[in-house]
Amino acid sequence: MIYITTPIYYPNDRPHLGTAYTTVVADAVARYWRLKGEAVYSLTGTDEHGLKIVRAAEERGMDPQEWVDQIVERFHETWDLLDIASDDFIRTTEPRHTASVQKLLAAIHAAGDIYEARYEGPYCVSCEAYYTDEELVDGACPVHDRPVEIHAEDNYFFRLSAYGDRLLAHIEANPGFVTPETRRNEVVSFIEHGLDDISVSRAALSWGVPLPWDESHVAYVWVDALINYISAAGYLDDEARFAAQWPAWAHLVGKDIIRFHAVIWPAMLMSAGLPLPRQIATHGFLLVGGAKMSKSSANQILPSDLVPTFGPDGYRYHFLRDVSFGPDGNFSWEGMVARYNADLANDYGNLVNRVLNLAERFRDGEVPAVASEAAAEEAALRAAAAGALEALAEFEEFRTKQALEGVWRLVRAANAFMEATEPWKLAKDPATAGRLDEVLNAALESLRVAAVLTWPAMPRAAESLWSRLGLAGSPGDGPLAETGVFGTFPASRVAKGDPLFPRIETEA
RNA sequence: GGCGGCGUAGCUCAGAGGCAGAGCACCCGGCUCAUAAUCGGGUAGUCGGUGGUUCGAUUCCACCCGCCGCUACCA
Repeated sequence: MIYITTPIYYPNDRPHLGTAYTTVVADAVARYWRLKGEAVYSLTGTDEHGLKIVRAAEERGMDPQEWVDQIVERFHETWDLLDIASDDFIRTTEPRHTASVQKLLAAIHAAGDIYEARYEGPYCVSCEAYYTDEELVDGACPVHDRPVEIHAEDNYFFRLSAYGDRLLAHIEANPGFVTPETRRNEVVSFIEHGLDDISVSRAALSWGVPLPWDESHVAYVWVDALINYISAAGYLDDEARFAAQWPAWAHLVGKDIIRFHAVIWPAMLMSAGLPLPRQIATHGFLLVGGAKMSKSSANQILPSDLVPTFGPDGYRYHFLRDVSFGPDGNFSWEGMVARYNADLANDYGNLVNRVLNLAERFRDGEVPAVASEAAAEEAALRAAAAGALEALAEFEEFRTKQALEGVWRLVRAANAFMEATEPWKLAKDPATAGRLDEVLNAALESLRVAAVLTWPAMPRAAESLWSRLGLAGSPGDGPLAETGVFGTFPASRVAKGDPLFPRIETEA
């Protein structure tokens, strides 16, 4: 089974472009696998414990559960807006998760990897949080600019230090475990510098999962959060499903949370005797005007700012086509408009429009299922379709840009096919009626294949095109190895409809 | 400081030891079914700098310049 996850997001804010990026990529890749006919389980969710949640709830005079119940709706709304079709949405406050956390921590405890010790360090009373010496500004809290106190509390620690060699061995034996390579280098370097044990509990906090062996402590939020990946896979009480679903095919994460996923999480799994995820796939940040987008700065953009103009498909296409998964990417309104108009309005949408228009005008929407095996023009189209189908496999490596570039080879070839065969001229001469049927059939067939191949990236537009083509079912039904192959367009009744991607006019 | 990465056409980027690539933008031409669309052709780069290895380097190595990431508990 292809089990693919996004991080679970911390619901202290609405999802912005960065969180949406991870989720869109995960959804497109999951759809790709479904299209291929694979069993897929895609997961996203929210991370609802921790001090910040308690704080945010207090500010609003709510209890934490009430607050997260409310804000989690923002996430559902956003994912609905972007046509994210996750199989599951996990919340860390759900019983299926909290019990799973206790089960895993009990296993680690039983393995002898937990011990109690005193944690001591600079502590800001206002923040209710510890800092490291490096974080302090002139010995004061960086947030409140107030003197810190040396505080100590008894915590439970996890023997992370015992797993350095095994982690390095695993990374060496599985070069694709952390991608891209530059991130793997960082992880290796970090481990080689030596791992310290980490505290996995908090005694002062009650908003969390109680430790099974000492209910006066709750699990540290990060430890709590990571376990979601197995909670959703049936770790707690569904052995058959867990065996089929775990280990995950890929955890998609932003570069800021690699360490948790590539070091701490695997070590926890090793301790509990569970297999490790196949891959930690790391992406960069989206930069706006060259600067990182953050919650605090004014450059934050939300999906809901863009979808009214570009639609869910224009949104998804832009980020999948223009952002490389590994490195940081840039976002600009101008770039997004340019990409939309060039690829979606001009190349793809206009192709759909011109072909369906010809079919309606000259054949009343009913083109016979006749194809030419001999014509050179069709041979070129067929070759382009085969290349596009092949390129779609780039989704398996998260190379969404390359996958879509490949699909556009078919779109361009179909436009060129129209120029080469000139069906509007064939229609003027009754003697070429047979050739017109063949040409229109091939043109429609190229649209059918394009609908299939664009479905992972743009499901809504693909399904709309599918119904205009008079086809039953969905372009996502697959299997790709059959539906993605260029053949003869079946007899059906096609209807032109409104432009699929209306051009966005920029104001001068 | 240590480790790692990046710097390629006006823009966004791909590439790889052997005559520099794509898309966009721009210019010229064709077509008119189509969303001022599309098709064909073209202009355009001392591949950050300097040295070195090599028959040959943009690609490998060294150093330099510029930018960036990591160097532990922010979920």
